[in-house]
Amino acid sequence: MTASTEAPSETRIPLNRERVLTAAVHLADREGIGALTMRHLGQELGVEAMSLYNHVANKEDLLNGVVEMLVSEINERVADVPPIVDADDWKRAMRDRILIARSVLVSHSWAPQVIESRTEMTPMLIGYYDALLGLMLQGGFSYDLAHHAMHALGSRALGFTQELFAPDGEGGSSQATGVSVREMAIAFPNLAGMLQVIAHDPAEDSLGWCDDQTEFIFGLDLLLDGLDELRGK
Amino acid sequence: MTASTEAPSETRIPLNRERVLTAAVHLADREGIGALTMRHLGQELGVEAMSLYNHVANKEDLLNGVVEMLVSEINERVADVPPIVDADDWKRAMRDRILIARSVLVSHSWAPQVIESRTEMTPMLIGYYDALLGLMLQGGFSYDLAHHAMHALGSRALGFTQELFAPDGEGGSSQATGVSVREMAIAFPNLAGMLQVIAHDPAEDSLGWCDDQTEFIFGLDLLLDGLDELRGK
DNA sequence: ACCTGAACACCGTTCAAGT
DNA sequence: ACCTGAACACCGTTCAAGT
Repeated sequence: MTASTEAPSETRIPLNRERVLTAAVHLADREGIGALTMRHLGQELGVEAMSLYNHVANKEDLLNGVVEMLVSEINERVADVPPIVDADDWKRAMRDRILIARSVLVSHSWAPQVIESRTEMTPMLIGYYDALLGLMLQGGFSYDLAHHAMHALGSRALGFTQELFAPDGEGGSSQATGVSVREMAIAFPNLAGMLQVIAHDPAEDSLGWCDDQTEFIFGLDLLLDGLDELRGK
Repeated sequence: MTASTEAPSETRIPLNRERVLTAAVHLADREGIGALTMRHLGQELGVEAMSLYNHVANKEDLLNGVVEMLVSEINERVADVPPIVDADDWKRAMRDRILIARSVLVSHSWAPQVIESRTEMTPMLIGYYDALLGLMLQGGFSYDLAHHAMHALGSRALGFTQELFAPDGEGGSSQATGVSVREMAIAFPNLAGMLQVIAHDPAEDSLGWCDDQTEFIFGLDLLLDGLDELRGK
């Protein structure tokens, strides 16, 4: 009975949860999170959409799995960060870990919105936060301060901030809002002034005049430095 | 010809953009953002879904309008904040404005995710940020520092932070992840320890052990204090 | 145990038609 | 100028049926 089906057994790899999840990540990377539908994902795997339900409870579970996949990679890479040598070293270790997390997420531009739409904690995520908390406790934080610190960092602890009005940010194409440059200078004098000064100095950063990485690190250091101060109290 | 239709002219208020937008806000408030569909909203207004397209370009435009509505209310309320008396007063004024913005958004729990999903700036929003920028300039910030500050604050400048894994937060119902308390204490020792210490002290805050308002203000002051420090440099 | 195909109850949006 | 009704191209998900 096996003989009859042996010939066309080509690359007929059986589907499983991991294959579904990695295909989902690649699909979202390639065509955006909007293209990640059950039907489209099934097609990607050469299978009907309904087959996916054998490996994933529903779409929510699919997205949870996808996040778990990314955070799992973060946790692997973060394991290489040198441990703390003394209490004062907490900030260095925390900064390193967070920037590693960022480097993993940065190639999945859809990840922030998917992560923020999750409603339940997953083991990998708990593990990531537990390690950060451990660093702060070694750094001499009280439980209470460490708890506040986690909330203050928010998604920054995972390496991202949701930029408000992302692409052309605060001003670039003023016609998006139907406001002329002259009208804008009158209605929004402070922004207009800032644009004039900052936009004319493109030497500072290689990217546009809002370098996401630079801004992320500025905000991160502002928070970590502030926490380092409080830690001593 | 008017006579025949005069009798049943009851409360036949003609639809317009503003009525559509306020109905959308109320619908989202009452039944959640998921219930805000064109069909449902039309029904709410006693009209077919397709009629809405006479007052709103599409759903994206509807959501932009809804955000504009909320920010417009913020801008009105924020006008009452006393102006700056001297440069050192910038932080007080900024804090006051941001907490007013928060007080407006707090009754629309769906607002953060809708705002963060916007891709283009709207006039009301630009106006809000322009005013904040003005405060910082009066406070002696360089354009460059003020620009960094805006990015560092991010959505906090509008009065909200997207809490990661919102409802039962970091631990409450540990069975959501299928992990027993004992297993959790082993796998996540730091979080387990924190939960034991903090959860047993419910006197501090009236709400659960994560008071959103307290945490928001902690993070906000951390950032504002740090910026105040840099301002002097 | 895994996959299929048809179906259901939804979406946003178009288009031609009404008044 | 505004509204309607049918239709189109999608969603996630169910269910009975196949192998």
